[in-house]
Amino acid sequence: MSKGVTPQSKDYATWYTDVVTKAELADYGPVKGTMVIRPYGFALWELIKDSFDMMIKENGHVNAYFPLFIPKSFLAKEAEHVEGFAKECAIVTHTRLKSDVEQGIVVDPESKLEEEVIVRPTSETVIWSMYKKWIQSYRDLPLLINQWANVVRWEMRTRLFLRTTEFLWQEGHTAHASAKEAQEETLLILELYRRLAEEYLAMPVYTGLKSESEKFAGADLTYCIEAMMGDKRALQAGTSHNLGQNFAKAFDVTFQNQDNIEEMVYATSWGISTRLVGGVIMTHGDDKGLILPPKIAPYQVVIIPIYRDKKDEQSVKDYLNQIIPSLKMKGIRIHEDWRKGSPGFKFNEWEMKGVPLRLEVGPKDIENNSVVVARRDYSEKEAVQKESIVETVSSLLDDIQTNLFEKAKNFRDSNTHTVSSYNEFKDIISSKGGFIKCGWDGTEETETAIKNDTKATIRVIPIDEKPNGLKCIYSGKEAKHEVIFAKAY
RNA sequence: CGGGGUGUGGCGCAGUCCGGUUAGCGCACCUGCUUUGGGAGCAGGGGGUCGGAGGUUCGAAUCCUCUCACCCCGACCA
Repeated sequence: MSKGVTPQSKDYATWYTDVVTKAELADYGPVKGTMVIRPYGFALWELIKDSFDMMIKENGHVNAYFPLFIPKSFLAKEAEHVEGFAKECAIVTHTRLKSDVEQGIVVDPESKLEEEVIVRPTSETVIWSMYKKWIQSYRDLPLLINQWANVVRWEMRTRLFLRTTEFLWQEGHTAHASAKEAQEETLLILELYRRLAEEYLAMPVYTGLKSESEKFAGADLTYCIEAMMGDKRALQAGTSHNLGQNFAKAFDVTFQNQDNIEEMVYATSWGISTRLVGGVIMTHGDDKGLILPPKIAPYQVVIIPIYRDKKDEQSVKDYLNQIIPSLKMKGIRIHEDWRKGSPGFKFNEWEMKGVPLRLEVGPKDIENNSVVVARRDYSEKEAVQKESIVETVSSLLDDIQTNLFEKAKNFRDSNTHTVSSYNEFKDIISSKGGFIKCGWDGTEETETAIKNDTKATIRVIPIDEKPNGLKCIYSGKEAKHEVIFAKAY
């Protein structure tokens, strides 16, 4: 691993890719736009995944798995849906290769499929084709199924974690007997997303509704959590859709209610993806690399032993054996770095990888009956008495978790502006950047005009919006909504 | 799809204009010794045929033609 990363101030985009690759989170795959998630990055994703998996299971959801391949015809059943995804689908047209004298290996034209198959960009269609079979009565509802899967969207421009051709996510697909219930489910999930982001990833988010033009293709309403990254751009970090009866209609999914009357089923779908990893990186990272919130850090504590010779090495080992078991007992994820190499090198490397706490243990500490503790969010080191190490470590981890959230929230809040004129709006967007909270007249024309002018889009209509008395920042008309504008990833 | 650029050990690059010993440097890697509290030092070592094909030439990383791949900007998408 070569030294350092490009400073954020010099080039934020390069900083980001430097961190991803140098912290060994991910690497580029051989096919353009694909990503290999390396063990350290995958461990991070798994912790995020497990945290959310636990939350939805507590709320009565179950996991299942649906196929990667979807009949091409399915996508066309919901008009808006096909419109939204048609341009980025990978299509399987043949099933065989054969060897060729000149070109080595070629597609066997004989193997052309009668009905081509698409690789899922999202699974609404397959899932609803199955729900048709599974739902007859109100007694079959609600159906609360989630799947952890990969999906493929053939993007033109990709970035590690933030937008890749193939990515990992969870997609929840629920079916309900009433519109009210579907809406409640949509909002419940939105709240779980908010909690995941804020309490686990320490990433503050605005929650709310997407505008008509930004909503999911096929949804009645799309709710989202929206976060601010270190360069003050917005990242859509999760979406929860109320699909109304759109997919029930498309796939003819009906049920008999308690009055023996046949009705269309109400649906929701919702997803978060490996994009969240990118969000964590850009919310907390600094010029030394990654900074991970303790709750999702693969290693919460890294231990760097320091010694000169075999004798020192053994005494450090013995000393650590008096400390580590009690930390592990507390459920703290610890890694000891006994590799050859200088301590200084290891300090930098684990800082790059964002480990929240580092313990340094050498002869001096043994002599003083202490351990040196360094936290990643501040450049502070202090010696802690051996007896109080468990207590100190767990309270520091809590403190780091809280501090990262507070720091990110302060950053976001101090970069969220209210403006009184469109000139001021344009000025902020083009110079210092950030979020702008303002009135919007609710028309697509205004939204598009602002986008063409400034590249900023409506990120979210906050759930707690206060549009009363506001004027549209662009048209000057009575505001229909209070919204947040920003340039987005 | 339009504009620009780059292909030389694992990574980053020099050499290309103006053809000429054995293709070089930094990092990484391997071995040994000394080191180890903020990216250790020394010594030795392994690895490339210069994206690919064709051509010019006594001689090509270098010149010419074709071709492939990738990157950046834009368009598209979020």
